[in-house]
Amino acid sequence: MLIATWNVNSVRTRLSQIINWIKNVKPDIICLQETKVIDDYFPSIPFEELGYKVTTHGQKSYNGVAIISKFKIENIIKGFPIVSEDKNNFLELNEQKRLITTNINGLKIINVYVPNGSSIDSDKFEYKIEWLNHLSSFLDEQVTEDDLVCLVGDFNIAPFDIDIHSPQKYEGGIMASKIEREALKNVIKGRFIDSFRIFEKNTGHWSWWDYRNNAYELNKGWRIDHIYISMNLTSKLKSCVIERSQRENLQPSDHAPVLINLEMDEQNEPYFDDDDDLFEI
DNA sequence: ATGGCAGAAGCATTCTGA
Repeated sequence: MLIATWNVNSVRTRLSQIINWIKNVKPDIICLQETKVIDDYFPSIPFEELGYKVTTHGQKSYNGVAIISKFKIENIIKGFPIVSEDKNNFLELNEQKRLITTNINGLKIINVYVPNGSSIDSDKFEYKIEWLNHLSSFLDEQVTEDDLVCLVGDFNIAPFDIDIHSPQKYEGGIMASKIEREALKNVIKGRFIDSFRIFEKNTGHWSWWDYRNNAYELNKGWRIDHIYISMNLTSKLKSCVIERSQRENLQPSDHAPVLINLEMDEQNEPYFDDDDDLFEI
């Protein structure tokens, strides 16, 4: 079972690249970030024509996440569920569309687009940390020990110095600060493992290259897109690769897709049903 | 210290991203 995450930086601008990649790789589940489009305008038809189901949680111009799946998408939760004693916080954290949680083929698939945070002395940085802390609480509530979980997306954090091309240059800065890494660690909290690091221990592997300063050509990248899996899935994990060839497309996204292969014991046939359970906020 | 590049909105230029 192939599961992918890709920050596409506008699903409409990148549509033909995404469709071509899906035709070649044939992932079972694709989690997209930065779709930059409201749900009514999401281009679902090209995906449906390839036999996929689509669920979206988008907004105008910014952010936006979507899950594309060969299998039935169940128990869809868009954003953070309401916590009554924390209503203001809830409203603020759900204004930006950055989270979809679903059950697909026996797996809990959680697709996140973590805020960038701008710079560590900004209000946006506080929002980023608050968002991550809320994600951690959300996982405490939603995930049990027996759940088979994939937490995927653009985390806008390089977990370790080996995930940055010039760690000394960016030390303590945005996407590399101790505060962000601790907040991420609190999300992971020993319950998940970074798929990529099971297979690759060395530096030099990036998922994002800045559009500016010829960063891709100079291979000055960061590894900020991650697929975390619950411990109970590790024996099923066969591979994790960054599909960096997609960064060489004409007018590419600044991110490359990340892809894992999970060998599931009893894989269901792709199955569609319009009667999905939907808990929409 | 600033801007580089790209996308959306919308029509000149600003906002945001990372």
